[in-house]
Amino acid sequence: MEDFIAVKVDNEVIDLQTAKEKDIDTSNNQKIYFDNSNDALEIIRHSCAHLMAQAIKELYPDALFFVGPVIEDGFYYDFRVNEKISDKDLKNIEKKMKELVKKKFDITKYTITKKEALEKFKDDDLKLEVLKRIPEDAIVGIYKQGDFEDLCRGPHLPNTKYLKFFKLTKVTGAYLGGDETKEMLTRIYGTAFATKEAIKEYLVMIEEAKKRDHRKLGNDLKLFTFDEEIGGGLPIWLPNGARLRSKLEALLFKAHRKRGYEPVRGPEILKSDVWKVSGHYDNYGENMYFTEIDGIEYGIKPMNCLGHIKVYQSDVRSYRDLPLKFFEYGVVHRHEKSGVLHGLFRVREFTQDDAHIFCTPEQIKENVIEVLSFVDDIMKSFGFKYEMEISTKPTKAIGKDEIWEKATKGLMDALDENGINYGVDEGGGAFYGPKIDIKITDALKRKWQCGTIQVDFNLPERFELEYTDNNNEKARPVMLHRAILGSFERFIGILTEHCAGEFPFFIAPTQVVFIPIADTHIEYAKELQNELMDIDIDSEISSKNESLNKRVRIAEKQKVPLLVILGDEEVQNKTIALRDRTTRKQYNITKEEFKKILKEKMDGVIF
RNA sequence: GCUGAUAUAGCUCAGUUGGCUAGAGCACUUGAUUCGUAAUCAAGAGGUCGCGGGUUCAAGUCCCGCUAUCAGCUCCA
Repeated sequence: MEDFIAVKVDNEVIDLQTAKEKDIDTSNNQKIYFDNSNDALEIIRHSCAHLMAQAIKELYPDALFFVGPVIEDGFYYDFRVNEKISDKDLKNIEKKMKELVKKKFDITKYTITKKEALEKFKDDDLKLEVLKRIPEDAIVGIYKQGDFEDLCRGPHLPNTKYLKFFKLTKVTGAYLGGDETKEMLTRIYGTAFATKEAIKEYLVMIEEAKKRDHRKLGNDLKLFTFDEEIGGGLPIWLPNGARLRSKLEALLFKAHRKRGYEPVRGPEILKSDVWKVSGHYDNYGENMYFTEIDGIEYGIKPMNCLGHIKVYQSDVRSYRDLPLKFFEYGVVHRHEKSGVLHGLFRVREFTQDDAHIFCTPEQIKENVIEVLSFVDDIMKSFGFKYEMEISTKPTKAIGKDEIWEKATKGLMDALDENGINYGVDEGGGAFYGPKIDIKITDALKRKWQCGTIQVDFNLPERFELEYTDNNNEKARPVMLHRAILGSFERFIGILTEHCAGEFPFFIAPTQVVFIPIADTHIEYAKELQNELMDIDIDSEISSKNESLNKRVRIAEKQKVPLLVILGDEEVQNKTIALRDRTTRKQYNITKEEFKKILKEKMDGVIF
């Protein structure tokens, strides 16, 4: 295993075949060894993709191949084949791959001109498709192992014998070149590692992620459900989930009030004419649901902006009033394609923690900063790390370029002046304005887009919003659209996976379970339950005719943070026996001490 | 929406190449048990096999359509 499989020259990975071809002396350069480093894995996986293609070609001689790149934690290959390939066939392909590995093919390389390549692959329309993306005067590489050869820029391993630890993970369809209008090819995903331990660890990690899947936990913990008769993408919140959600709503409501936001509420359906004024009808109409009342078309809101605009217009506004901050837990409906629905992550009805800040152009920066600090407070409370990304003007957009530039600059300045790092997503903005997205990272290091801040000069223009400035003249306000959690559905889904269903105490659906040892202790449990209700703590009494052990087990499996066992001793002394799930400790304390602990836990969370 | 797959009790899953009254564990109900920190014992009830159509002497099992779900692709203001 001391073998080196490539070298690095000027930060570029050069495989041994290419080094030979270009006459590069490998001894003087940084070596890449056969291990689980990123550079090595990239080579291993790339060669594994070719090995898979070779196996597929032997099993399905009519197969034609498109591209087979390395991705985040593995590789895939897109190809066309006449037969249908299903999960069951993966084992067979893997078997063939192992057979090929045993033959220890040298992986060799030669180069030809693009013109020669066009001739060579003239009967292979998929390879011609690949060649289309390569410049006219290019020299292309062909890698060969046994009888199999493939157009490829590398880098590759020197020999197939290295490929011992791989697994094909799934077979799916994928559009040619990622283009929805083109044909669908077959795609097989796989992964490969340098060592047995590494691939084992990877597979364990996949299992771990499955255990945390919010769809599974949502079912186990009875948080939410879906129903075929109700329809896809329409979540049904069960008591446990609704308890959790209402706690989150209450905390966040207070947090908004403390920051000067006013609660408002707009209607669920609005006449289509108003969606035409806003531009939603033209730019977003295909994702909206419509209905009709007395021959007039209404659109079910996919966003809450218009209601808030009408709140703004309900009175005469002065510069002295600005900024005005209106917030609403706005229920919105969006027609998501059937294939994208996914638990609580992608649904057709959801509730945004939405707000619109109406301010003067000069106030943009300070308000953006204020929102960012709001976001920071919330995300810290849940232990989420996050990063920012600015999305610029999309192809489908309303408004003039200079307005877009001004708005984008406003966002960037706000971040720059506060020393906040951010990425840029060109063309990823909303049709009415650029945005900052907040992407949070969960316990499994997966990234999720939640909150967003958007600067909008367009809707105030279209709705002719005004305020009176300090010269007693009419001026146009700017609208900031913002959400912090994004939606309660999505955020709760992410949070569920982040904490593996062990919710922080302050929002746990059931925070305390009382277990009276015998029937004679139930009364004391009820007394305590009532007292906890007064300090907004949800508790349950587990008094079913089951053994103590069983009831402890049930409560633990429901991931309830605190268990309280009550017996003769506790009733007599007005104490409680506490079992803390997070610290795994048990101790006896007085009733008052218990309530003090609970209060501290609740007071410790201030958004 | 597209490609492929799946749908059996509240949940997790068995159910041979089509062949009697469709099974299990957990949950649920009833009875016994009244227990000091992760499963007490026994009995009972519960299913138009996702929905609609077809093939067949016979369909949970085969075929078609629809709905929903899963893995991806495309999309996500």
